[in-house]
Amino acid sequence: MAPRTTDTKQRMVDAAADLLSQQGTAGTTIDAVLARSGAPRGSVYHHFPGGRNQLVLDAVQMVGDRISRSIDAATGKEPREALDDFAAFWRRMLVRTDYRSGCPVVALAVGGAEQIPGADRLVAEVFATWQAKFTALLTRRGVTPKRARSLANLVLSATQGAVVLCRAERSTAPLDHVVAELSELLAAAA
Amino acid sequence: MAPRTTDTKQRMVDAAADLLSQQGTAGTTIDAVLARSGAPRGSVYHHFPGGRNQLVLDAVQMVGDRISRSIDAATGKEPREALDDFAAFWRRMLVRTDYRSGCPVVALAVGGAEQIPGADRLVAEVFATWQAKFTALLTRRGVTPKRARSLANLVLSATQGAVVLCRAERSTAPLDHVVAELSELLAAAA
DNA sequence: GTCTATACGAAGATAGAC
DNA sequence: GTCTATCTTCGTATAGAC
Repeated sequence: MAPRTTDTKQRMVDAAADLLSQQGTAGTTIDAVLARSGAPRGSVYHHFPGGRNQLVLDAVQMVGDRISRSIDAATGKEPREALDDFAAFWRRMLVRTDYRSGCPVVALAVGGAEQIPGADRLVAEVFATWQAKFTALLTRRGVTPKRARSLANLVLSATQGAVVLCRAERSTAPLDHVVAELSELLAAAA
Repeated sequence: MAPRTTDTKQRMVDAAADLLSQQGTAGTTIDAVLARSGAPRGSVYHHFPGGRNQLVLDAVQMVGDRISRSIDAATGKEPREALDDFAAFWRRMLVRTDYRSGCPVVALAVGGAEQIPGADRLVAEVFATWQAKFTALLTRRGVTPKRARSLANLVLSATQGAVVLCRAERSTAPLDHVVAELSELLAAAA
């Protein structure tokens, strides 16, 4: 029988990811994670010997993996379907939180990464993985590697930038329009 | 004769902008601003009655205005020249700081805006102004308003997202490639 | 306009009981 | 595995002298 510990730990990581998305690294305090997850204070250094830093890194890693699996699920399909899924993930998050959330990886990258050992490496790794998976989808459809990399870079840049704009504008319009533009580009390239 | 105050105040705003770009909102502490600007501690609440919050908002406003003037300077020229200038501004910042800086408006948007009254409004205003100016450049070249807005939105989203990726990757490649892709799109549209 | 000193609160981390 | 108490550090803000 699965120990309750696993649930508690997972709830804490989930809470950290939410906080990171919503309030950035600085807002992802231990107290806030406890309040949101309902986990007991005594669990912090039990499940996360690395303390708050580990909590933050684990949360980013989890979201990174989740998105990676989502892109993998589009293997064999049209690249634009992967783009749609990717955008849909962020659109749902934006709407669900009334435009108060964004990408936790971006949040860590632009705020506080230098304070957390290993954060730069993790952020770079997650972005590189996402981009590599998009690139692979494109080369599978006959796009040259060079062009595929450039397009994947554009897809990642534009969607992530759009999520920031959506938040500011309190609307999904920036993301919707970006996806429309990118879809045409992807269709033309493949 | 201009009082020395003006210099001190400007240096403090500059320092705040640098800190925001580099360490995000949380890292933009009063102590850090003082250390970086060399301003005397007694000046803080003299020049900024609103304290740290005002310092942060003033810094974002200043960068917003600077970029706005840069886009205005391209009036009458090709839209891609405005894009080049825009990208060059961020590229210089990235290289000058060894990829430790990014857009301070993005930094405020994704980290800590909810803690600072008026921050959301200012962020939305700055982004909207930038996008409106790009849109105007495009309509001036005969692009339909609807298409111009979509392209301006893509330009803004992609460049801002690319700056984040540049930082993570410690390279200007993401921004360079995005600019190349966008340049073609702008040329084709105009 | 600028200085020092200080009040106040928030947050990370640890110790030691249960 | 979980709890409480506490240490320490840091950051904002204010008071009052110069």
